[in-house]
Amino acid sequence: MSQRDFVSAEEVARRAGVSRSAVSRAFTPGASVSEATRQKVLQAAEELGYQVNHLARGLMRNESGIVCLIVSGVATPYRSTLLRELTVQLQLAGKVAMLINTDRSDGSVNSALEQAMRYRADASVILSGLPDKSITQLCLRNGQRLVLINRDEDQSGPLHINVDDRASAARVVTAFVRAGCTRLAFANSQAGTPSLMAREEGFIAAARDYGLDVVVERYGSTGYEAGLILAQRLLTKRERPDAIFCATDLIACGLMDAARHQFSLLIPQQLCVVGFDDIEQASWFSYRLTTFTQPVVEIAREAVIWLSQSDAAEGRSLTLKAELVWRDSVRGG
Amino acid sequence: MSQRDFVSAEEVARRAGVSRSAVSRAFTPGASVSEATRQKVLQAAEELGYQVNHLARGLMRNESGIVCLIVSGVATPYRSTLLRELTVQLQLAGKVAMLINTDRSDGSVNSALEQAMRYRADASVILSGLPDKSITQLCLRNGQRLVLINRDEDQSGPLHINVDDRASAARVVTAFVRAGCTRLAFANSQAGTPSLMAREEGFIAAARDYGLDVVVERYGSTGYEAGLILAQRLLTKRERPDAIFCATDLIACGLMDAARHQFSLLIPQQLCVVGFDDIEQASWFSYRLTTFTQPVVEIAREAVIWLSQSDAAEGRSLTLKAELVWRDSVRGG
DNA sequence: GGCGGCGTTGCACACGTTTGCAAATTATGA
DNA sequence: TCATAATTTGCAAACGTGTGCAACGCCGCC
Repeated sequence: MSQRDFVSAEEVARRAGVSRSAVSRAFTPGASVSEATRQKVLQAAEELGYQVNHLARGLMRNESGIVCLIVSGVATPYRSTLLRELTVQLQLAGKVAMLINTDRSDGSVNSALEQAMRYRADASVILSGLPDKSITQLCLRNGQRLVLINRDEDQSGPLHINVDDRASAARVVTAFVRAGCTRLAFANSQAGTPSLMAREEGFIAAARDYGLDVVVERYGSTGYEAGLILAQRLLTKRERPDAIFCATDLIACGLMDAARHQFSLLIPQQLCVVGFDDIEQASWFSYRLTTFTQPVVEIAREAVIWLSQSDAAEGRSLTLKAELVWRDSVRGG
Repeated sequence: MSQRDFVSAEEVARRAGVSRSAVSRAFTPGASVSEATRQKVLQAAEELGYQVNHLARGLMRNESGIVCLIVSGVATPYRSTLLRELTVQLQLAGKVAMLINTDRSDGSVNSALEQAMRYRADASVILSGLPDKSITQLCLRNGQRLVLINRDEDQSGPLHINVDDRASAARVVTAFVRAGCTRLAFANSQAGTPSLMAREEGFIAAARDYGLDVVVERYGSTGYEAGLILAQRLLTKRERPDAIFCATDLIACGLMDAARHQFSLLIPQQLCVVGFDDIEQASWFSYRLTTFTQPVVEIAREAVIWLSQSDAAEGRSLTLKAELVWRDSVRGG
């Protein structure tokens, strides 16, 4: 029978011949305890297999060391790399990550935040969806830090981390123009995420500066299958585009595959393609996609730094630069 | 200043005009409380934004509701889908997932388990590495349930979930033989994981039954780049293989890309390839890889069922079947 | 020797829950 | 209407830890 019988500080104290407070202090960095007793305690703890109960510690200190990561599309290349980077940085900072998956329903980001509050998470990082303003306020009022990555900006209080989508989109236009393309298109998903829309709008605006129109097509999610469908729609138009900016690398992969295998087009000779995110597959030989690399490590670093500083940090907005990485899906370069 | 001032059951009780116990019972399913007071409490809680403190609850109940997922290669397609499925199932079972990344050092699975114990996790699921026997014993002694997925079998006590690698490998041999292939090869990584080795050994053994030899090459990790190198090594041999079983879909993708773009080989006409895992990319038009789909939802389901049953379950071993999915990288089929 | 200062130590309370137990309230039955 | 059973309620004791406060021992210094 697994009676869940953990050894407590009490028992360690008995074995080491000291008081329970001494045990607590031995495990608290910077506490007032002599080196001699500290060693006695540590040895007794080792022998008994004692581990500080972080539930009780969190209860007392009013700080659990837990950070909630609220994310959908966990199995997606970009999201999973961001997830990896965040967990690494968190562990380096002595925090521990609680993962909440919001794939199922869409209102679930609210219940996810409530779950985070129940475990008295010190902070939450939101990689998907958008919480109600009321919930956000509740979190902030309770002293929960909030980080929103690539989300809407209308909330004040949390830290917003974004990427300069508009500027990036403008660079794509000049690249396409320099390659001699004239019939521009944008392949977007229907998700309508702020960053996706910013890429679309920035692309259209920059094209207008060159006197060029943009054909926009939107379909489905941000995945590979959406790319297949979008290719179908864009490449059967009377005026077939010769340059397509895809809102996402996954869309770009699907679109390239359809362009080659169903429309027998050569890339980049007959069609230039640019994506966004620089997922691992973008560098594979079958794609060699020109795209923008998301600054995932900087994002993670900034997030962790902000949420682990002790004084109350005011909510601010941070925009990082996405680096353009040239490969073979655009002529010239 | 964010004073972390959460509202407690005390305040809810005052507002609802009941005792603290009543509040507690109102949030405990099956507790003895009248519907009238329950409603009063729930309304007061709603108005104040009260959330049960799971740290304190876990402390009392001696069961935190936390399950630790100890995993490396989080950003990898197969691992991230397994991760997604596990979090979904856990949330459905009312548990919450704590994610511990062991990408960095290799002894870190031990410290990961210690971290899990500090938070009094009800159970840990290990997707990577292998803990010391002493640590495992410590966990079990403390009543922590342990699930090992695709890991070694030498530990008794935990639940082991595996896939029938040997049987699957045998099916690959018959598929290759049926396609008329005679020069078989196995492309493995140097990781030496039990499941990878089982595939290799099963493949060799089954080939021997047909009187065929197998050329084995091992290199690096289980990723795409390893596939590139392995192709280099295998396809430059005097007797070039005409059928390669790759330990992993990622390896297969790399190998296919190298075979096509560097060696100008046609797949499956000149080279048959089979992978393992059925990652999303395996179904992309550029690969259309014949492979085995890991039963991720069953794995996750079995894991969660086992670790959430209340009576002490004896450690057992479970082997699930990997389904063969035919695509276009093998002739015939 | 007395005294102030400093580094350690233990006592006891607090944190926010759950839950056994007994008291109190309500329902049931003759 | 009263006795008794059934349900609901509050009190208080836990759970395992951190930490303020006072006590203690030790050292050096006037």
